[in-house]
Parts: sequence; structure tokens; C-alpha cells
Amino acid sequence: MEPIRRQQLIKATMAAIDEVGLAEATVMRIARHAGVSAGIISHYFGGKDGLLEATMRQILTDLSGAVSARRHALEDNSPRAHIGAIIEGNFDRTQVTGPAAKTWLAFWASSMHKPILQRLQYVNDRRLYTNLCHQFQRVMPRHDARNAARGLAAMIDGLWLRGALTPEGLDAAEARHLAHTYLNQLLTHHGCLEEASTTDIH
Amino acid sequence: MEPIRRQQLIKATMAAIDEVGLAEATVMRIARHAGVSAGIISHYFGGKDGLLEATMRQILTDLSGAVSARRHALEDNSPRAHIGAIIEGNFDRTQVTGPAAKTWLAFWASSMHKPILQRLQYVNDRRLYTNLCHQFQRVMPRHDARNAARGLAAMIDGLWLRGALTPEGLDAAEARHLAHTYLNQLLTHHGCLEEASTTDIH
Amino acid sequence: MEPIRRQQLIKATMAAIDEVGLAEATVMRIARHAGVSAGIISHYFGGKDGLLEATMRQILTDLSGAVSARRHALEDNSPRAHIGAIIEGNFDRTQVTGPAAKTWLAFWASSMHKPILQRLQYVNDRRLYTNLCHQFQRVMPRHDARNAARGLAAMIDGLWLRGALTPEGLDAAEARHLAHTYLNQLLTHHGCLEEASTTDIH
Amino acid sequence: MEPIRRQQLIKATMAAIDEVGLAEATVMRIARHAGVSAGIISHYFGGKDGLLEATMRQILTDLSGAVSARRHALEDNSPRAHIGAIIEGNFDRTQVTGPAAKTWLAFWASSMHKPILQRLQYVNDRRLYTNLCHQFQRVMPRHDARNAARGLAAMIDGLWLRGALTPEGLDAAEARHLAHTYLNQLLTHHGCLEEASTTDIH
DNA sequence: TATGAATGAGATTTCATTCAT
DNA sequence: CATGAATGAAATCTCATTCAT
Repeated sequence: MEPIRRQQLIKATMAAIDEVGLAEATVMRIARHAGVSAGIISHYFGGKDGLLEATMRQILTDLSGAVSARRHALEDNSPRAHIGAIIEGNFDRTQVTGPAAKTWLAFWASSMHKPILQRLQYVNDRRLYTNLCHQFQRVMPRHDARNAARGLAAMIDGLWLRGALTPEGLDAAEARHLAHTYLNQLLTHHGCLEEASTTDIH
Repeated sequence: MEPIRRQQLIKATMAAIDEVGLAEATVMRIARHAGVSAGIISHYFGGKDGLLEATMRQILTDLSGAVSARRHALEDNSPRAHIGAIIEGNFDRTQVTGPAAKTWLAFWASSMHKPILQRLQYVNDRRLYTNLCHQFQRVMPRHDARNAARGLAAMIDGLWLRGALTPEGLDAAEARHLAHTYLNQLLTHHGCLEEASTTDIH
Repeated sequence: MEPIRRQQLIKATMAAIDEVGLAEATVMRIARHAGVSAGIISHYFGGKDGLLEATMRQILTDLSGAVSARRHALEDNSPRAHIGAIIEGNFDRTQVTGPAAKTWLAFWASSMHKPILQRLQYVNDRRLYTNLCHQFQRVMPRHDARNAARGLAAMIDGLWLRGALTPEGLDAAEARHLAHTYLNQLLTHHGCLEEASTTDIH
Repeated sequence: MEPIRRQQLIKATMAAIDEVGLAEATVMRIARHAGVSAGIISHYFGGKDGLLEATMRQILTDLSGAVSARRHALEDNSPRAHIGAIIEGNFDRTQVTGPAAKTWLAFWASSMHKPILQRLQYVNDRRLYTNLCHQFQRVMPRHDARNAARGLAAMIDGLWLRGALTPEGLDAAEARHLAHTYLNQLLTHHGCLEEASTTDIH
């Protein structure tokens, strides 16, 4: 029963945050979304904080999984392919849905003052940066690679952020296009990709 | 007395949000920061919401002012100069201080579910986008200009976001450098700036 | 559980009003009277106003019930019998108890500025007037009947009011006697009851 | 200056109570009605309670004055004339105005739990009762006179109460008519006034 | 395992009063 | 004499959590 309930409640948490925001996402509202009583949350997660932490973990796991899946499915081992997969993973369907996006941003803000969330968020940030950096280093000097990684990471998060804030939600196709274009520019600048501007993503 | 108290309380609000986050920034804590009693907040702002709205307005005004000041001080009327000034203004000292940055992000998250904040945030977003778009259109076709504006706006916000989340705070110099580099790439790609990569900001 | 708690809290409300008056009847005091916590009031009644409205409704229902019961138990269908039953019902035990009487008067005053209470009070007033009028019309012309109804309604309310204000509380027996005497006078004046002054109420 | 301010504030108190009721008549609202600052109330009346007490005293004085004036102006020294004057005084213009009527009722309710107001109200009640009783005793036995006095007092208060509660306000003419009619009945029943039913008030 | 009744802490807001100017 | 800035107490309401069933 436990894993079912936990999953159910995590999903309900995202739905509640999507609906009214983190500040108004009371345990009762979350419980109602899940179709259970409020008391059960303390039973399975020790309390509201536990549920929020579990929810953030879930989101990070989903994101991580989306990226990993795409990278493992690559036939091309080039840096561009890997970085492209990272971009694609970050704008994966599960991530850009309303609930996930808003929950994501809510946790970002919240993480500034909650050590547990901060740690989770930090680990995730590092992973994105490290992965990007590693791939960029295969085609450019260390210093340039670090800047490229920082720039692309900022671009991804910025697109995400603006998408979450837009009432209509993130336009994933456009976001991916902009990110890939930027990637092309970064790689082009180091002469490793003459045909960059002609490459297109579906 | 009123303008003094209002300013004092707005500053205290940022300090409190910087210290413990928006969720824990109670009127009592804010009042303590300002060295006044809690009741005075309702007296001058009608309530907590009024104070929060006024605080967000203040931040937006500061940002707007920082950008405007730099653009009016330009001797060079080129698109690159204007866009550079917009970037600089966005990473202005008053904006990147801990309190302002965290308050900023807190409002971002909060604005998703509070119509008043949402409107303020939307207006600000549009202004950034419109200004960038206008300048880019002077040197590239409309469609490319729009993408460039979207990309640069995302980059600015992304750098901002990651800076706010980093425990040490935003490294303004690095952020500006990355933004300017990206700007160079955008302009270079349209052949209007051969020496782009050699231009540097102080 | 709900009906039990609601009843319990309504009774506690009357007790609190009896003790310290409506203005000082805080939710905490009411809750203490009921032996429960203050929060439960908002849970069951949505808030203090909901509780006050429910309490007034209860009082009106009790009054209405007291009158109806006596009228249905009548063997005599004469106007005098019906009107007598109305008088008796209005000075029924449940109505003249300290708590009910003071709550009653408190609501009267309060109803002048609270639309919900005003509506309840108005409906009740009309019912008393209409019932009296209808019965009086059976033995006197319409115009006289209306005046008789107005006079007797005023008399009933006046006795009630003065009873509530008297420190010792309403002397129900005396009040009933005065009301019945007045009724006799009203009927006598229309020659329908020669022995009016000799008829006595238990 | 003092008597002017006191009068001004007492009048403003009635206006505020008329407007929003005693519970919502804050010192600020009263002060605004008087066109002065809130602090002045404590200065002249020692506090809000002092102002309320002064206001109730004013109302009682007005009532008392209205009755006395009419009784002193009588040419006829008969009981009926005196009692008639008492009735007329009670439905005097200054008493039945919206502000006075609502303030009156508000104090009635309030007096049940505030000793100072209770005393004032008690003295006033006794005076009405004693005066009526005294006059009735001139034409009927003590016991009957007491009942007549009680009945008429209740009638007056009842008409007053119902008038105050009616949205359109008290219909003074009708109230006086009903009261006089009742008076006639009381006197007629003791054979002291054959032409009672034909006597009419203007 | 799950409910929902109940609590108590905490947050916002209102308001009478005080006091320096 | 009068103002209005400021306080602090009190009141209502919300909400996470607990616990008996």
C-alpha cells in the first residue's frame, strides 16, 4: 500500500501547487486532491515537510531520468549529441507540464531558505553543469568550456523560468529551438562545426 | 513621516525575505527589522499584501531606473550600446544585492498565483523583451530579432536565477561577461560586427 | 458528531451572551463555555458570524415551535384562544430564560446593522403580526384588526424588552397577565366578549 | 471650547451608531464624523466609555426634557392630560429621529452588561413607571394603577422598539395613536372617562 | 490502514489609548 | 488646544499535527 499512497500523494502535491501555489497548498487541499484524509500525510511522510521533500526528489529523479534515457539512447557519441540530449531531457514532456513546472519554480524559491531542499537543488545544479562542462571540454579549452557550460545552463534555466511564468505555459518547441541555436553558436565559435546553422532539430 | 516609514518598511521587507524567505517573513519580523510595531504596517499599507506589492513595485522601479539611467548616459546610439546598457542595468548593484535578489525570486514564484504581482511581473517582462527586440531589429530581420531577444532575455533571467540560488550570491562580473559574450555571438552571426569577439567590457 | 457540537456551541453562545453580552462574547469564551477549543467554531460554522446566525435561527425556531405547539393543542378554535396561544408561546419557558432573553435582545440591536440577522428578525416580526391580524379580523373590521395586531405585538415585545432589561429577569406570569388583560380589552371593545374581564388565565 | 467639543462629539457618536451600529462605532469613525482627531476623545471624555456614557446621558436628558416641557405646558391638570403628555414626550421629534432611536436601542442592549449604563437606564425606567403610576392612582386603586402603568410603559417601549427595528423607521403618528388608544382603554375600564373613545388626539 | 475530530500555536488585523510636537 | 504617529493588547481564523476508533 505504501508505495501507492506515496506516489498518489506526491502527484497530488504537484497538482495542488499547480492550482494554488506552494503557500496555499495546505495538507487538506493536497489530501483532497489525492482523495484521502489529511492525517495520512503525517503517517506516510512524517509531516508536510517530508512530503515536500519527497515531491522535490521525485521531480529531480524524473528530470535526471529523462536526461539519462536520451543519452543512453544516443547512437552518436559526439559532444553535440550528448549536450543536445541534455537539452532535450530538460524540456521533456514530464518536466514542462504545468504542475511540474510550477512545482519546480516553487521549490527553487523555497530552496533558498530550506537546507534540505537547497541540498537537493544544489546537487542537481552541479550535475547539469558538470555534465555540460565535461562535454564541452572535449572540443574546447577548459576555460571556454566552463563558460559555455555556465551560459548554456543559464539559458536552459532562463527559458524554463520564463516559460513557467508565462500564463500559457512554456512553449517547449520554441524553448528547445532557442537552446539548440545557442548550442550551435557555442560550438561554431570554436570551429568544430561548420554546418551548425543548417542542423535543425525536428 | 509617511514616505519615510514606507521606505523603511519596504527595505525591512527585503531584509526579512533575504533572511528567512517570503513564507516566514511575518509582519512581526518585518516590523522588528524596521524597528517599529507590527500594527503600523496595516496603517501604512492597508495590510501585508499591500506591503508586498509596494515592495515588488520598488524593485521593479529600481530595475527600470537602473536601465534607463545607463541608456540615457550613452554617447553611442548603436544597438549594441543600447542592449549592452540593458544588460548592465539588469546586473546593477542595487539589483544583485542579496536582499533584492532573493526578494526578486520570491516574487517570481509568488506571482504565479497572485494576480497583482503577476501583472507587475508581466509588464516588466514585456518591457525587457520589447526593448531588446526593438534594438535587435535595427540590425537583423524581424524574425531573427525576436529570437535574439527571447534568447537574451532568457539568458539574463537564467543568470539571475542561478545567481540568486547560489549560496555565495550572484557573481555579477561573471554574469555580465557571459551575457555580453552571448550578445556578441548574436550580433556576429548577422555579420554586423566582425571584431565582436575582441570587444570586451571593462 | 456535527449536530451534537453545533447544538453544544449554540447553547454555549447563549450562555456567553447571557454572561457578558454580545460585544464581549469572544469565540474563546464561547468555546470555553462549550468545553472545546476555539478553532472548532470556524470548523463547524465557518466563523463567528456563522455561529451567531445559527444561534439566532435557533432562538427563532424555538419561539416558532412554542407558538405552533400551543396552537395545535387548542380544542377551542376561537380567535381569543388562538391569540391567547400566541401570547403564551411568546412567554414560553425556553424564551424567557435569562440566556435566551438576553441573546434575543442582543440580536435585536445587532440586527439593525447586519443584513442577515435583519432578514431573520423581519420574517419573525411579520409572522407575529400576520398571525395576530388574521385572528383579529375574524371578529372586527380590517382596519381595527390591524391596529389591534400592532398594539398587541408592541405590547408583547415591550414586556419582553423590559423583562430582559430588569436585573431579576422577566416575570413571566405578570407579563402574561398584562398581555391577556390587554387582549381582553381589545376584544371587549368590539362587543364580542361580555365576560372578558372575568376570564382569567390559569 | 470644552462644551462645544463635547456636544460635537456626542452628536457624532449618535451619527456613527446610526450609520454602522455600536459595535462598529470606533473612535476614529466618531472623530471623523465630528471632524476632529481621534485623540481628542480621550482628552475630553477620558476614553471611549466616557463618551458613550455621556451620549446616553444626553439622550436621557433629552427625553426627560421633552416630557417635562409638555407637562409644564399643560393647562389641564387631569391624569389623562399628564399621561398624554408623557406619551407625547416619549415620541417627541428628537427621540424618534433615526440616530437617536438606534443609539437608544443600542444602549438598551449594552446596558445589560455595563453597570454604568444599566444604572442610567434603570433610573429612567423607574421615572417613567413612577410617573405613570402616580397619575393612574389618581383615578383607580393602587393595584390597578400599577398594572396600568406597567402595561402602558411596555406599550411605549414596544412601539419604540418595533419602530427602531423597522427599516423605514418609526411612524411616530401611528405610534402615538396606538398609545393614546391604549390609554383610553385603560381609563375607560375604570369608568372615569365616559367619552374616552371619542376623545382624539389632534 | 485510514479517518476525521480536535487542538493549539501562530499570523494578520483592528483599535483604544498615549504622547511628543 | 489639537494632531497624528505609534504602540500593544486582543480577537478571529488557519492549519499542521495528533489520536482514538
